[in-house]
Amino acid sequence: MAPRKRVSHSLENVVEATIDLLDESGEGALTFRALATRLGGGVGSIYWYVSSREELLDRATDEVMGRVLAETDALVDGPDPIGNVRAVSLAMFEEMVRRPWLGNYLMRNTSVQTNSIRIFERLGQQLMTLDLSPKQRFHAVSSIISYVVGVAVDMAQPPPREFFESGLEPAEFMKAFADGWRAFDADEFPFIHQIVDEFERHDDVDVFRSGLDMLLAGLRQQAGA
Amino acid sequence: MAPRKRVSHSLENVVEATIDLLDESGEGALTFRALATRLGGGVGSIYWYVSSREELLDRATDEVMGRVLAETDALVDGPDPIGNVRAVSLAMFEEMVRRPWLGNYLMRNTSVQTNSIRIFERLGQQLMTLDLSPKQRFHAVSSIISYVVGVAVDMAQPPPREFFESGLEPAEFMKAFADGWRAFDADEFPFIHQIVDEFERHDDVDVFRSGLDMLLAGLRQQAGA
DNA sequence: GCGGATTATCGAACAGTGTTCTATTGTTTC
DNA sequence: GAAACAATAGAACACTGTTCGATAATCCGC
Repeated sequence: MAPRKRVSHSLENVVEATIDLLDESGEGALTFRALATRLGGGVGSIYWYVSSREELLDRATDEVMGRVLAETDALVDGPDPIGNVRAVSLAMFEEMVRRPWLGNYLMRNTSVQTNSIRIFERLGQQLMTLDLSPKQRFHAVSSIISYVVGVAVDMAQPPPREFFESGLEPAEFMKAFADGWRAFDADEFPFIHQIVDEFERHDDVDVFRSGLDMLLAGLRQQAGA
Repeated sequence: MAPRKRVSHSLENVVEATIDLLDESGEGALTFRALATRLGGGVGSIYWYVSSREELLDRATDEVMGRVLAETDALVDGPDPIGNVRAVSLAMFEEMVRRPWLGNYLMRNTSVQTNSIRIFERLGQQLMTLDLSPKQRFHAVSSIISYVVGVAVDMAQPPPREFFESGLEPAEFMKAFADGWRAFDADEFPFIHQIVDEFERHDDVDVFRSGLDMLLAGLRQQAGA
């Protein structure tokens, strides 16, 4: 059999390679040329399966959200609906910590991203047993998702270039950064001084969980439970 | 006097023109060439004042945040600290609705963006009279800011291209979009069906305010007030 | 088996981007 | 006035997403 002169792709292949590229080297590394090289083919071929870079990212996002959906299937049967919402939110957030590129493209093009709607539905269903108006439910789910995605996007931001230039360990750089805060005038920035120690040793997930619990406490209160 | 053959710039000019360009045509329109044209000069000159596009956006963001800071000066003297936090958050959010480009670059490079730290400080000071640990305060302020920015970024996303292609009025397009949701299977998507009417006529600021109040209710509860 | 139509692959070419570089102009300083 | 310096200007570079036409592989009716 003569060796193939051409590679053969598929939408699954392309999306898979896209996700791998994003996972390994971040969003900046996702170029059509890099993707083509990884697939062993030419640049133009990708456009057969996908009509733009944006669609590429949408499809990758939707695929990952599908997996999140599958993984959170079991988290939704607990007795406390708000607890279930909390569990799903945490799982979502953790996925976005693992994949810093994810947050930026979530909740974008809902016509392609079917699985985002399913997450929305899943969270909303939990609130259907609570004593809330449809409007309150809609607001609550929207806010929770915005919070989850917002914090994840915030925290996914790559460290400033000064970090790479310094060659410091993360903890050392954090210390240096906190010291910069400590150098602020104590009278003008009393709050900064009060929390700078917490800031220096904080864990992103803790902060996220803390805010999520505030949000859910407010929701619980609203539901009169 | 012979006419000048060259334009004369300044950092203030450059940042000003940057903000104007961003306000008028969004982030995509901010190119060095467009900016140079607007300033009436050459591309290279901009690099005399600024070392990258990122710094340009940082400076523009910081400038706008300075104005927000000034405008919220009077919002912070009310008797209820959490009410004050609410007022400042709302003002921030409204600024980000006016300037959809703002959110994406907020809380990025804090070494340049001095005014972002000042906002952080301002919100934090309000919590200093409440019965909370420094860690709780730090978490609370971080979460609130993440929420504000997160929701703003979500809502600042430009409408899908289908909107422009359709030529519909915003309300009409919203109706068409909602109808898409209504077409989903009612058994599989009960929540979607329950809130689709709210979704169709919802106001972004209402949703934001609702979530903010949930968050602040949780905070109030945490402070034992 | 054959031939035409369809599907898919490929890479050169295009327009646009941020950034670098060097020549040039204007201004200051002595 | 002349040398030193501060600013301006735009051509050139490397890189990007996207378009396009040429080509290869496959399929389908005969």
